Amino acid sequence: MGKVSDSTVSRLSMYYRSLLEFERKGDKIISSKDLAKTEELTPAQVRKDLSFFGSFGTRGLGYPVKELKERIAKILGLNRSWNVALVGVGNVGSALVSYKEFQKQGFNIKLLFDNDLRKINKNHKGVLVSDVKVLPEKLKKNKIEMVILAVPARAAQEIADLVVSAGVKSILNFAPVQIKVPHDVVLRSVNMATELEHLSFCLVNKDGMIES
Amino acid sequence: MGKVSDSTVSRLSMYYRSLLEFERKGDKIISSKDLAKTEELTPAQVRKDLSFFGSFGTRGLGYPVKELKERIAKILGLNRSWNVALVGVGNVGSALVSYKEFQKQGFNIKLLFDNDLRKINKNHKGVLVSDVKVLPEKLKKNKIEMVILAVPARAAQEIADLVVSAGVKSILNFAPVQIKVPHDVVLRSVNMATELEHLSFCLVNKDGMIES
DNA sequence: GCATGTGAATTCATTCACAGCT
DNA sequence: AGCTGTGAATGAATTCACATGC
Repeated sequence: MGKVSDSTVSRLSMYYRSLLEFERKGDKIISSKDLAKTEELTPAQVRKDLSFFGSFGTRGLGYPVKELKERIAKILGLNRSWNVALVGVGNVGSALVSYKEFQKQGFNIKLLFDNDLRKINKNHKGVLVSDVKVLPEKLKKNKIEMVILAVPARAAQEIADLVVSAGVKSILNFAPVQIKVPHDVVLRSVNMATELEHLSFCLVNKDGMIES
Repeated sequence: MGKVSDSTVSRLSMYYRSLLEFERKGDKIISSKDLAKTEELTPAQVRKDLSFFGSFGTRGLGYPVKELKERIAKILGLNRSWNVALVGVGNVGSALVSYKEFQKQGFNIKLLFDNDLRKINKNHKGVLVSDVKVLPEKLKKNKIEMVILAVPARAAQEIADLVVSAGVKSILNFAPVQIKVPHDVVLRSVNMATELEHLSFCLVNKDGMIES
């Protein structure tokens, strides 16, 4: 496969969700126009995105909902389950543990870590919280493939380094700081404060800003 | 001001955070190279981003940390406070209420809403939870400027419509669904499941994918 | 006729490279 | 000399438009 942009991958997730909805409604066949409409994109964008991965439709007809859904699931790696660990059982971490969408998509949070003695060795929503000191060995032993960081900004880089040292190749970071990882490790960051700042920017500068 | 891209705005938030850190360390003057390094960008990118808003530096020298920080704060609307309401006091909503970064940046969560009778009219971390039925009137009365949606996917569009009907012009959506708003309302979405899907995509397709 | 799949055209974002100021 | 600020050049993403096949 060639190079595929981040935005294309994000849109695949959107298509996947739309397809679940179309399937639930009982639609068998949809067009790139239908898919585009629910996500406010152009039909050409949808077709181009899909074309990077193959041709899934029938000219003159459209795309078979069930099959396209399965193809995208496979492309996104949703046709299997993933072993996930979460570090930082605070407010955000705790919310993520019970976030239904994760389980639904096969992201199983198998391990929890914290450095707070009051939390360590206790059960949190059915999962044992371990000391962050034993993080590398536990990640290896449990074949963890993804780690979610929900720790304070000041601790994020240090823990990311530990995670990388354990051989984990993908990290989802919720700490409001830019962390650095080697170039064979995939890192995505969610910065909630940044998103609110974006809103306030738009309110303060409401002119040329009509949302693109 | 001309058109400024979403990515430029997001990077301004990053610069702002870096500047706080430089200031904390006692640096008085920094160059575009310094700023670029902490965020893994090119110096030209930093200068170009800033140039959309004016010229804040001195040729041959660099940028004054304190002043640049203040200028960016003003551009992002962080030199004031904002009245925010949050709808959906579940796991995610609850985490957001106690998210320190928000208060720090002047985003004050003044009102909470839910539709669960067990939560309504009770205090949640110091804020009263109101019935979502009285949402429009309360948003107006309290001059709410931003609304955070942390409700289930199926309820998101309906509540967004209510929020819009109350005249609120900006929404931060945490529901894992694409919602639609009129074109004078700013909408940002955080989809945590999508981010994990992006990671699994990269793991499944690790070849042309070395993170850009 | 109708909707896909895809090169070509266009628009948008990033990087280059250098003139201008300290 | 050093670093900003910015047009010009490059590169990336989106949209167009049409040939292709049902």
